[in-house]
Amino acid sequence: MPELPDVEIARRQLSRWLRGATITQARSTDRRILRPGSPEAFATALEGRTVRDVERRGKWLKILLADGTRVFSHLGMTGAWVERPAGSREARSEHARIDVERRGRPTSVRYLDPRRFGRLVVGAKDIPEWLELGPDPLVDGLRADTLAAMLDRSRRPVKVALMDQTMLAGIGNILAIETLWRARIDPRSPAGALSRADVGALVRALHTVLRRALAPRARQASDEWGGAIRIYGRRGSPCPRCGAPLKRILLGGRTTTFCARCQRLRKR
DNA sequence: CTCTATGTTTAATT
DNA sequence: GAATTAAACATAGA
Repeated sequence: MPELPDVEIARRQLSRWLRGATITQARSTDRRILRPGSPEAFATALEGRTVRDVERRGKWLKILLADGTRVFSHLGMTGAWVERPAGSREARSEHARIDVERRGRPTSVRYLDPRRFGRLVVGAKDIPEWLELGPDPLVDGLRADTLAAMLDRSRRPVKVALMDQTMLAGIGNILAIETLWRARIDPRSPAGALSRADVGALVRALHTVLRRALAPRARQASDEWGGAIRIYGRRGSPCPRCGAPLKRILLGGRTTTFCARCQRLRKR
């Protein structure tokens, strides 16, 4: 589920459910999810408070309460926020519950996460993980010269650099794979070897993937990201652009799909 | 049974 | 210091 587009959708939903609502009861007991934190601190920090806003940077969500308290949520690999009728029974993989009342109507917002790689952090100020994020392509915007300045100083493979959250926030494995495919750049190319035109193509490709992944029509389909995913997970299938069989390699410990024919390797 | 997975952190190694 | 690699976390699905 969760890369930038998924987390952005989660933010919009949380905002709809929580903005302006008052928290009547909050529960979370899992010490893996609450990292750092405690069930007691979670409940006391939230209960009775009003939700002012829900923000996102990269793959992190920030629920801002009226008194300045922040609830940070990272979805890990399998985390998801859902709305349930007030009083619904607890699901098996449910690890947090925020019961609220909004315009007199009660509802319940639940955090589900079977693998429990996700996190919830409550605090009075922003956490380092949030502060250390690089620019978010949607929140902060992204220009080719900004990205070029960051990539220029690195010799790592461009895909690894793109996925570095302190360099650019929100790019996960799928986004990196799809963006590089659209920009026709071999993911192994050293980041610093890209030309200015390459970086321009990368920025345009990234925005294209993001726009398509967030298109309302794409979101209505059961298929996540709509038609934005063209080559991820399709090793062996013909490249949708040139027909050559898609290759799979390991880069930075992550499986990487790419087309060895039309994604050219940059060298310096 | 085996293999793989949209993420991050840590340790060990080059 | 920079960069790479492997492993760990925990569970579900193919």
